[in-house]
Amino acid sequence: MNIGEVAERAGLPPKTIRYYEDIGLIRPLRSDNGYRAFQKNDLHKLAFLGRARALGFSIEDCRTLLALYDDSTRESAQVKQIAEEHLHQIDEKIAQLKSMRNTLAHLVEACHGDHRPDCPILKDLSNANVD
Amino acid sequence: MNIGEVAERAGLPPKTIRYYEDIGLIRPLRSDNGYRAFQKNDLHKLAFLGRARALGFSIEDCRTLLALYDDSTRESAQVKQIAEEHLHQIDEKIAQLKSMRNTLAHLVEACHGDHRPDCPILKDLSNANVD
DNA sequence: CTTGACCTTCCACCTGCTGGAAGCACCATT
DNA sequence: AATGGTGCTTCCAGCAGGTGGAAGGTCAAG
Repeated sequence: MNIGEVAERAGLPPKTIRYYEDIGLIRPLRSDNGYRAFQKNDLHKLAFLGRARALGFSIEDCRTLLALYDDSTRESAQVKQIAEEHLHQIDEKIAQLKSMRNTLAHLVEACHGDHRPDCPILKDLSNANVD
Repeated sequence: MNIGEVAERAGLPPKTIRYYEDIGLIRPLRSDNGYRAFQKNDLHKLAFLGRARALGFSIEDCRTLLALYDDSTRESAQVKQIAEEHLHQIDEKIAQLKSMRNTLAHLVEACHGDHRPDCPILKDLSNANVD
């Protein structure tokens, strides 16, 4: 398989696939013409990467997960730990965004949003304790 | 005021302040010795930027907000629109993270996390429709 | 035999900073 | 006046995780 077909099937842009090779996540063979010659295994790994990235795992997490995926003697505890840590990070991120959202929603509500210059949003933003 | 004091009072690292000058968000005067000479107004703008960034506004949004902040003839509707769009983006981000969280939480729950290699997390990640 | 789609590499750019090196400026001691 | 320590300056590089584009080789169809 050439990169175009693999990209199509894995649902990743060719550029991203080349990048993943660059950083050593995959190591596709090469044909005589210099084209990357992807095997089924590469395709599976790329799809795996696509799913893991869609779940927000970092590239380094993906690297580890892929190594575990390849290792038939792995312990599921290792995988679970990575996933749990990531879950925790997602929770933190959600909490942070919710807090932003709250503040911002109040400000938006308080702003009439008309032709007048008076604006509680700007007022709040400039009201930092700085003097 | 020198950059150190301003950094302290605005709650931003000196590096960040130099960067903000670099990209044209602020234009502090210079003393004869070449040091940046911050006025009260610069300090207020930096604090404003700090608050806006903490609410997740992009640098480009901040640029626009700062221009509106400076413009006494602004219409609050302009500010409100930016804030509403940003709010919307936050909501989307939260929804996306919640969806990730859901999927991941199910997977983590399903994984025994012991010394055996059998792992529903890896299984799910590799189960993309690819053939 | 040419056209167009596909592939290759390489380099730059994106966001929003952050770290570090090399070199002045300033202030307080000695 | 010299010295030492801190603070300031600029510039260059790098982080994540790609994306865009240029310059050029390859392949299959007409």
